[in-house]
This record gives sequence, structure tokens and C-alpha cells, in this order.
Amino acid sequence: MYQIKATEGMAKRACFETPHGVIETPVFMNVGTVAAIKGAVSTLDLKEIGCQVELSNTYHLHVRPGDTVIKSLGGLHRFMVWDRPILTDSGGFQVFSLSSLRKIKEEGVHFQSHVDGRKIFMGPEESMQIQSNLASTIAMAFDECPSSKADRSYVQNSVDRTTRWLKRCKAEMDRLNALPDTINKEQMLFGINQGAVYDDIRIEHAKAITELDLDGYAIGGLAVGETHAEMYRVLESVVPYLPKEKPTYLMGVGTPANILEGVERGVDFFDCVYPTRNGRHAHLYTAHGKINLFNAKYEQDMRPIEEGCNCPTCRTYSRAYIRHLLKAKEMLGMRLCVLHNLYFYNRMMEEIRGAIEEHRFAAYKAEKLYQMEQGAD
RNA sequence: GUGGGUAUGGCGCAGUUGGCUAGCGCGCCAGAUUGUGGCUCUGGAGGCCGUGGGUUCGAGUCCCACUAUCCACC
Repeated sequence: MYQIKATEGMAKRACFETPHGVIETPVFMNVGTVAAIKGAVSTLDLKEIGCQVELSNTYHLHVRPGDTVIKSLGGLHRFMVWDRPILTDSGGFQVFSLSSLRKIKEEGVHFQSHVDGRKIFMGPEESMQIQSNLASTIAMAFDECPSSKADRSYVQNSVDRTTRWLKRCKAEMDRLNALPDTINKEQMLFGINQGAVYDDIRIEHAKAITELDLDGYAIGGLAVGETHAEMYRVLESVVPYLPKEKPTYLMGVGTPANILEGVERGVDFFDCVYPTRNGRHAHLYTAHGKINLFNAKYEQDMRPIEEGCNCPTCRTYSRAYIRHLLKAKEMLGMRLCVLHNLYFYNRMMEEIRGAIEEHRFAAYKAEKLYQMEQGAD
């Protein structure tokens, strides 16, 4: 059940009810691919920094420890001790990101495991079965994410196949949810729109997938090499063709600025590896832009990462100390940085929700972008 | 004390029978990174080749002395 509480232009402030609790949108989902937020961050930490939804990956968990193992242990929620919503990505993106290790066919994709090299086959049915075993709150459809450089005919063929795959996903999900030994019989399914930067292909695809009446719709295949202008244009073209009574999810995006632009164009869900990956590599987000703690100028800087930030890291430690930890490759350094970055993202989403509720999102966005462009010291 | 080895950017090393603006790894400095392979990639700074002399058109490369350091022996 998706309920809109306020709107401002295309921007929406809504509540999305799930079997694992309500998701307040717009929301940023914290990425924990292998059922772990990289950087020694626990699910207890996630609660402290305001995470609503955790995101894990079908392909990675299938390879290790195995979805049947997780099912026998009671599902992903119990396994990682997280009682809030979990969204599992379908493995479709790995068709793109592990492109040197796979072959795409009509029935599905043959992978070579990145861990031990063994052969793995994943098609729509397999992806749904794995996600059902993981018992995540929201399962993503198994799709192909074509390269932003792919030519028109390749993209058209790929998108047509993704539509056929989606129908198989839906049928398999319905079948699995009806089985007696399925852990989460209310598992939801989101479809994924593709079409690279070809607006007309995107729109036709959006029309085709919305006929299936799924629980939500994602826009995939963006932020994979195209320009920001192209990404925003595609959003403006496609979002109007997605149902307004369902959540819209922009996959893999993005920077704080990307998120503000996405919210303005009607997106409810976001996820991105930036706060975690950049945190591990000393890139920290602040209201005044990104800082690189590896820079020598922070060697004796006793200020917190961000003045006024209420995250566990900024309440306690200095830039100088964290820089030292990172330089010494101490795990604590990564952990403190990832905590700060995730807190930053989650807090920004909270501010965005408040701004839309009070119909001042446009002003909030302009102010936020202006501040970030000023640069931090 | 004797014999032998080694001295090249912060550290560890390459530098062919002497020949163009002396390289490499790590580190350092800076930048990239968008449904995560704890990565990866891209730039940059930094060396009068231990010191002094010699041979030569030309020496990091050859010769002599000195200094430092390592190993073995007394």
C-alpha cells in the first residue's frame, strides 16, 4: 500500500507499507551487497544512523553463502538480524558489471562465478527462486542493463527480452508466494524499465511493464556512463508513464545532487554505493561538498568531518585522527567514515521529506545545491 | 686489523660489452569511481647516481683514493 501524503510539482512525499514496516519516501536504501554494509558496519549501527531499508544482492548471496543456506536459517532478516525492509537486487546488474564473465541467452544468463570460477546459470525463474529463499521484502525483476554506449538495435532487442523476462518473473513469483514452505508469502516484486538513453524505447517499455500491475517500478540502466543531462532528460520522459499510485525507484543513483534532481522528477527510492565506497576511500560528504581526508591539509585538523553533524563519528572523532586511521589502514577508519556518509545520506532524505511536506522542496534543493557547490575546507 | 661485498629520489631495487631528457615497485601528493570483486584507474612531485680525483669525444657504468655500511675471519 503506497500512500502519498504531499506533493510539490513531480516530487512526492509518501508512505509505502510492507510486511516489514512502513518505508517513508523519498528514501535512500543503504547498500549491503553480501548482507553486510562494507566497512564493518552492523545492522545495529544501521538503526542508529537512521537507515530504513537495507539492500542486498541476489547473485552475490547465491554464490556465497548460498540462498538455500539462508533459507534454512530462516531467511535474510533473521540471518543478518534486521527487522526492517530489505530489497534484493535481482542479479541483473551483474549481467552488466560482470560482463566479461557471462553469456546472455533467451532463457537467462550463464555466469562464471567471480569467487571460484564455477558455472552459474541465472534466468528469471532462478532469480525469483533465490530471492524467495532469501525472503527479502522487495524482490527486483531479473533484467539486462545494456551499456549506455550500446546501439539502438541492441538496446531494442535487449529491452524486448527484459519484458519477456519480466512476465516470467511475475509468474514465478506468484507461484512461489503460493507455496506452503515459502518464508515470505507477501514478497513484493518491482519491475525495471530499460532503454538506455533512447526516450521512445524507454516510454514503450514503461507502457509494457506497467500492464503487469507490479508493486513498484524501477528505472535501471542510468548512471552507467551517460551524462547527467541525459539521465535527467530520461527521467522527465519516463516517470510520467509509470503509475503514480506505485513507488518509483531510480537504481544505483547517486550523488546528493543526483538525488535532489531525482526527487524533483518524481523518484521515491534511491540506492548507491557512493556513501559506502567513498567512505572506505576517505571521500566524505558534508553540507559544503565532498572532502578527501587523504589530503595532507587534514593531517592536524582537529575539527569533526562536518561541523554540527550529529553522527556517531562527528560527535566523537577528529579529521586528523580518522585520517591517521585510514592511512594506517585501520578498519576503524573505514567504519567511522562509512557511518558518517550513510548518516549524511539518511539525514538528507529526512530533510527532503520534511521539505516536501511543507511545500518548500524547491527552495531546499536550491539552497542545498548552492551550499554543496561552495566547497568544503 | 685482514679479506670480500654494497653505496642510484623517503624505503627497496633495475640500469645490458661506457652512448640520447637515469628507470621500476612501494610510499608521498592530487583526481576519478553511481542496482560494490575491500578494488581499480589517471595524473603529479621528488635523484647534480656516497665524496674527491683520473681515463675518455662521452662515466651511474672503467681506474685510484677516501668515507659509510654489511658479511666472513683473526
